[in-house]
Amino acid sequence: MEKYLAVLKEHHFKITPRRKAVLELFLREKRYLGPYEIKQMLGKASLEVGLPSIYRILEELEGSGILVKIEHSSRRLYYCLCRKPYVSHHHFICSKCNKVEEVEFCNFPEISSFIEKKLNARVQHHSLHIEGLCSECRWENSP
Amino acid sequence: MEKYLAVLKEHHFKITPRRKAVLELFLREKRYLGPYEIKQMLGKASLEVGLPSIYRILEELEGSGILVKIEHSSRRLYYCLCRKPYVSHHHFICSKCNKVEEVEFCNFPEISSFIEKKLNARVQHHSLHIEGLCSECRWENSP
DNA sequence: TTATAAATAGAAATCATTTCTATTTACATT
DNA sequence: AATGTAAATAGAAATGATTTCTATTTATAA
Repeated sequence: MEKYLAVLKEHHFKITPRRKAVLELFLREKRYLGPYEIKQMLGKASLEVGLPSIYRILEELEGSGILVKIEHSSRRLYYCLCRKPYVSHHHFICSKCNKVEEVEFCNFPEISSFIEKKLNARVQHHSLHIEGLCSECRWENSP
Repeated sequence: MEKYLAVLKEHHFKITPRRKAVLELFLREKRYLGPYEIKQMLGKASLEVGLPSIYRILEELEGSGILVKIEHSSRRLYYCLCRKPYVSHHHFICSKCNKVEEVEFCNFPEISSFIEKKLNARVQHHSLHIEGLCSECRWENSP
């Protein structure tokens, strides 16, 4: 927690109860969360936070490298905690329980140099979405 | 064109002027297109098509493997023609001119087996978004 | 303690996308 | 070529996630 608060300070954000509460939520939950879901969870803990605030806080936390935005097929916004910032890696998403796990492996340079040679292009960004069933869910029967 | 019409027939879709017009548009343009943009382009060619129809046609063409949905950071819907269906590959998107090019290379099995071993998970889907400047745009000065 | 820039709530707006329904059309079968 | 029918379509309206706006409150540096 302290680590993430320090990151926020570095980015000149004030440490407010809402930001802390959102951070705590992500530290507790291993799965990705959406704005409205977050509002409800905070509400249960008696902290009313307006949706616009939540959207803004999520953006700020993402901009600080603390959260990662999930490109979900439903096209709604989701975020998850990034436990290894500054290290090139990807995230594996369980399509059943929404758990997100770090994948400390990235073979992107290979495909990147292929593109630069073959298409004579300049690669700037990439994002990989990997989905499946996590170690727990893969053995469960369908709902 | 005939090739794509045959695919539509296989999927039991009727060959209508709207579907043909949308297909023609994508055959002519090498870049990704959005629903409203498509409506305007068809309108200029004196074919008025309702937006709901365009959304539906795009979905149908995607479902038939003719178009590919682009996961754009703006979170709006975009589609581009997939010139190599049935072959595992990716698409490179030029962030300046929106051109989409096929990348006949996929090293996903490597990262996939890494995940299956390390996380003991079952990988189901993946999608890779690769963005940069194409061979033409990389030499141009910023707008 | 105070000043002030940042953070927030809540209402309202935005706008891409979807739904609904009446009408039209492609095309298989005569 | 004519016809019947399911599929396709337009247009209006609804939806709903996300964003904007503004007045108020708050964290924190001085």
